[in-house]
Amino acid sequence: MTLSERIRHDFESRILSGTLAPGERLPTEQDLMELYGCARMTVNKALSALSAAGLVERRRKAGTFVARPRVHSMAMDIPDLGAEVAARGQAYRFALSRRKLVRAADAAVKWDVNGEVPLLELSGIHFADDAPMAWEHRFVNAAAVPEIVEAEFSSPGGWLLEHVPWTEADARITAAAATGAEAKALAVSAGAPCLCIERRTWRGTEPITYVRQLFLAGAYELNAHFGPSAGSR
Amino acid sequence: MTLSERIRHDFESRILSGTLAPGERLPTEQDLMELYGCARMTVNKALSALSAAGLVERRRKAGTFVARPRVHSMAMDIPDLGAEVAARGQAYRFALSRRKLVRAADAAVKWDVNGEVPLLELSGIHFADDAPMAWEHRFVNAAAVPEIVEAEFSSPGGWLLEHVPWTEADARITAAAATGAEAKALAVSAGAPCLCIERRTWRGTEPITYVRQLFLAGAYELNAHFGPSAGSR
DNA sequence: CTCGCGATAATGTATAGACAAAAAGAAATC
DNA sequence: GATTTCTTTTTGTCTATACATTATCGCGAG
Repeated sequence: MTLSERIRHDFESRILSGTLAPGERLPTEQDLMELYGCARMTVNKALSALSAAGLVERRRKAGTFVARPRVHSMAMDIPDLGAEVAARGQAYRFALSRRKLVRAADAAVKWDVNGEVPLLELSGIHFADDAPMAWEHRFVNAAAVPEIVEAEFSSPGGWLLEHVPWTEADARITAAAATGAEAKALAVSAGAPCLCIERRTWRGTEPITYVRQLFLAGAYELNAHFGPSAGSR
Repeated sequence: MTLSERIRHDFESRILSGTLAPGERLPTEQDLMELYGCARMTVNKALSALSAAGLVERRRKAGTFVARPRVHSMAMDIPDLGAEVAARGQAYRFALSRRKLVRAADAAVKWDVNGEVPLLELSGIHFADDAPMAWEHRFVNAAAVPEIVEAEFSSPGGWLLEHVPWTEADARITAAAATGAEAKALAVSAGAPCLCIERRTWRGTEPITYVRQLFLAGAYELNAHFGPSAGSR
């Protein structure tokens, strides 16, 4: 591994692990060049790469700072439903119907976490202007994000977006008919078409959350854009 | 604009416009440093950035080459249904039901192309093991891709993937109930839940294709992965 | 003709230094 | 006290050079 790669990796892992919190300032290039005993260009290359990757933000004279978790830099927005509904001028509300700490082994979901890991199980309904638009069932790795167990939030997705940067995610998107319980919660008849999104996110290799969301057809659409992204410049 | 940015931009635009074709070799760093009258590090920075962005591939001793159109490097795969169905061990077939050259102004679809542009309108059904799985309605910019008008293909999506690299795409994903005509084509009852994908692609700023696909719930799922991609290294 | 091997041409990384640009913070002025 | 101006710190870019790395190409031996 080359030196600049090592410097980059050092800070990357500290940022991803949370040792360096969002907003925190990194040492100056001067300091790092003494610390690693190398030329400034070498340090600069490493930090510039981190900046291009969106992990840090650099400001002249001020310094280099760990970037705040980015919502929009990824190819597909991880939607913060609250913000989206508000952007359409509707009133948003999330009604929590379940909040319980469970062992991973007891969770009725296949998720690649160790059975002894504590999970916070959450479920509830998203409302736009008091009309139900989505049903959500979520598990959060309470070992990785202990704060959430006591946290107050208006919606779990929004809270996570603000507090826990994710570095990796996958999504599975299907269409499904609402089953009895789901249909009842969403106040539609059984068999109504829904958009089903299952998503898992990680910070590094550490699982953060698994969520299954069921959107009423017509109430929501997913938009994705692929191409030269602003974050890659 | 800095010099290295300018060098990068020069080649980026030539690659995206197709002036530099995939596989073609770029000048060596030596040549470029004479051409632009600068140091090699400056050229190197520009080319390394292009390499990190996945636009070129660099090989020691061999040189720098325009990367081949990448199907899988983007965050979400633009699915080639034929390949996916085949991967599941099923027999794939596309039944073309319409193939007609129309003026953009006459197309019953809102798409941001000039009204006089000739479009090839295609529609048909995707079968897996002789069971219909999706209905597709597509327009292709015949001015940008004249070859397709005469082309033989087993599926329009597969043909485009192989022949026309796209640089930008967006997608709109919703759930919908199959309407009468659609339900009939897919051999299900009206109101059956479907996954609806509308997608547009561009090469540079030139529109390539617009497609609306309707998948039967259960017959198909969309998978996306977000994270440090192989192309960004 | 084939295989292996070395010369060579290309990229990859690093150095030390220089100047530019921006912006925060301090000082001077109104 | 508010505004302007100056200083200084920190990043941004570029230069010229050096050496490392490696895959390709051509040549020679078998």
